[in-house]
Amino acid sequence: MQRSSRKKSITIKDVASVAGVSYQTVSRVINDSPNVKTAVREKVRSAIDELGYVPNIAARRMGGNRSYLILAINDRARTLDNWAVGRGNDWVDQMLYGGMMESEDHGYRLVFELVDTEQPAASKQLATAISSLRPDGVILTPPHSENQDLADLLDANGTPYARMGSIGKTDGVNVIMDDEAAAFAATQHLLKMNHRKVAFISGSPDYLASSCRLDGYRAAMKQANAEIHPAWEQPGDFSFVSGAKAANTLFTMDDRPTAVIASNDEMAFAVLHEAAKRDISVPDQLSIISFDDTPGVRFSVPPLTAIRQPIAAMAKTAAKELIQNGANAQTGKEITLPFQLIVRQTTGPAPK
Amino acid sequence: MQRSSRKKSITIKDVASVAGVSYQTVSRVINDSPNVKTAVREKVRSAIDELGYVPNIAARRMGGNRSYLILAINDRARTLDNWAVGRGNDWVDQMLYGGMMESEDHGYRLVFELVDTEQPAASKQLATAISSLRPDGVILTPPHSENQDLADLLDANGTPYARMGSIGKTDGVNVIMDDEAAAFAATQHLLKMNHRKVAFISGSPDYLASSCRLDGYRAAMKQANAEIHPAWEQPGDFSFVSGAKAANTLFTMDDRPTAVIASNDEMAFAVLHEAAKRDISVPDQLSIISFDDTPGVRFSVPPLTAIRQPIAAMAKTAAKELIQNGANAQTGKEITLPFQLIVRQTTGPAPK
DNA sequence: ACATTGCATGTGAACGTTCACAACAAAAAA
DNA sequence: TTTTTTGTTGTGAACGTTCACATGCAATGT
Repeated sequence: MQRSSRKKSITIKDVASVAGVSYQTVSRVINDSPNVKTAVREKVRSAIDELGYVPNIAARRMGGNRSYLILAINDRARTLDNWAVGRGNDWVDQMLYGGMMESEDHGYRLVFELVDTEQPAASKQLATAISSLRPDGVILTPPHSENQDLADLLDANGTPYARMGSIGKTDGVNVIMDDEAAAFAATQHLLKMNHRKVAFISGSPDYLASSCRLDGYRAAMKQANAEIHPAWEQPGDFSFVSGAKAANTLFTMDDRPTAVIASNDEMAFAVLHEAAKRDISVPDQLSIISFDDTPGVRFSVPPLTAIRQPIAAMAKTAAKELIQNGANAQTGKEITLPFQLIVRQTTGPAPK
Repeated sequence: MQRSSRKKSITIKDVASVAGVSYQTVSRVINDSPNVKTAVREKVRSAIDELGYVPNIAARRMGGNRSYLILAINDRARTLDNWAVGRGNDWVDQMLYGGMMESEDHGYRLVFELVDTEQPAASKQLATAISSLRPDGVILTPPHSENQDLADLLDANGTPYARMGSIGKTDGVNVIMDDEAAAFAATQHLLKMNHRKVAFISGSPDYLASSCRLDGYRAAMKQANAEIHPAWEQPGDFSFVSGAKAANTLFTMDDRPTAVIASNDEMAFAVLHEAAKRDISVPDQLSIISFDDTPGVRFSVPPLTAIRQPIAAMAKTAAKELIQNGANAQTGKEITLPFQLIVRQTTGPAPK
């Protein structure tokens, strides 16, 4: 007798009886097991189509040791903050895009979870999520990707993980962008247009990417034999105010730079803002390049030339690694994805 | 003997033996069943804390008839398109925000799925998703919310559903914004600033909201005894070009309107653009109000005054209804949420 | 005092799948 | 041919939970 409160669903056994084989054979077909005769496989396949059978993900998790779930962790406070003010959340969007597409291709599902950044809350929340979900892999995004406690927790639990944007790690899979090369390319782009006085506004020293970008800038300047005036390297912390302060310092110098590279969009906006205040025309008298290329940059006046992080591709790669290699390849593998320099209207030839 | 390939996890039986009760009693505590003595409940609770036990969602789904999952369906093509070009996806962001927050509060999880808009692909994809996931409820967003086949499918399956932004439905739960009242308020805002010549650019007639907005505009004009010049009601289809065309028509009239309401941001941008081309200063000579308030509007020059759809609140409400009322209350219930008129810098007093 | 109700707890089965292993057939090797 | 290996199919158990029902015991009503 059917339990009244349950909805009945099409099961593997229904398929088996229609196809005239055992349920285990159906399971083999679903899982692309090699040891099934072609004729039998076809018979099962058509029974599946006929019934519209779809395997139940919860039961698969229960029976086997895979959940067909990839868990992606994002910074709770920052994400909610962005959402709450009606700002979009570029990182989340791009991550979902890449992660979902790749997961889907492999019959997996991406589950998206917000986790606080403070310890021990972060560890506790992650532990709860993996106990509840038992995902086959976890994607850690900044700043969680820099939290070794979380990685250790996942190690102890035996759950594979991939980090996005963290360099120099010796555990897990790490998908990164070459920040140094990107900064090098941005600087070179300016040098090629005869800029010699190129300034650089750094990001927060808490992020490894900040120093990489600075290194790339220095390397490009050195290669071109361009002298770096000490004051051209301005500190910043990714905030608008820090960008404005840096721009202010740069613009009041006797020998004003003709180009500025800002380590993120927010600070580039500030530079643009300060330039407008002083009637410094962009790009005629000043070129600006920013990092990140968040959606807002296309709306600035003029639209910003920017280095675009391949966030979607990074998420896609992270998901792919977790799905394909799973518990293996936990070697601290580092995969570098190419950046893009998107030339818009804040860069032009150096003024004479 | 433990199966070697399986990770062992803390189960309800572990908790039961620590607490010295049966596993069913633990289950009762987890599910807040009333018939448990307070002393026993406390004992179980502390055992749960001690072990760090978290119920496994897959097993809960298997044992019971709830999956603790809410499925949110979005338009695949549009979402991917937005993501692919690096535009954000305001609707998705806001929906995730509201939906996730509410789900989380109830121990549920929001799963986000992209579905094509064409039939029969849409039905097939939805059927696959619900077979695989067996969610306790489905949130349908535009344009899926207007696809009755999907609602019928869910009805047949016995899965509760909530629509966002669809009016006049007699089935499911429907969470909406009062588009007519919003247009009324927008119009009134202009009338109060002595505008009499207020034009209105409609949205695509495929969307019910379009006609509601037009009705609201007309009602406000009528109430203020403001005459509507026939050409002030311009047709549009939510696209930039349709907005530009409408603006062009309006601006070449002998008796040019002093204010324009555009049925979405995209068309409002077009109006702004056309006005700039003709050196019509905003808001001195022309006021503009748009609908939707997507993140880009704050970057327009000047920033647009806009009607903001409460998407996050709508998603939150939809999730809440599904979680709390579930299979009941499938009456075609309609819940209206308040809109917001966000006054920025494209509206001002009518020119003398 | 006895039957009746309601509350608190426990036991066995079920959910839909995969795993482990058994069984058998067919092909290859001896 | 006989033995061994390899490939194909089937059976029983397990996963971690909730459901249905049974049981015991206290409180209530007569």
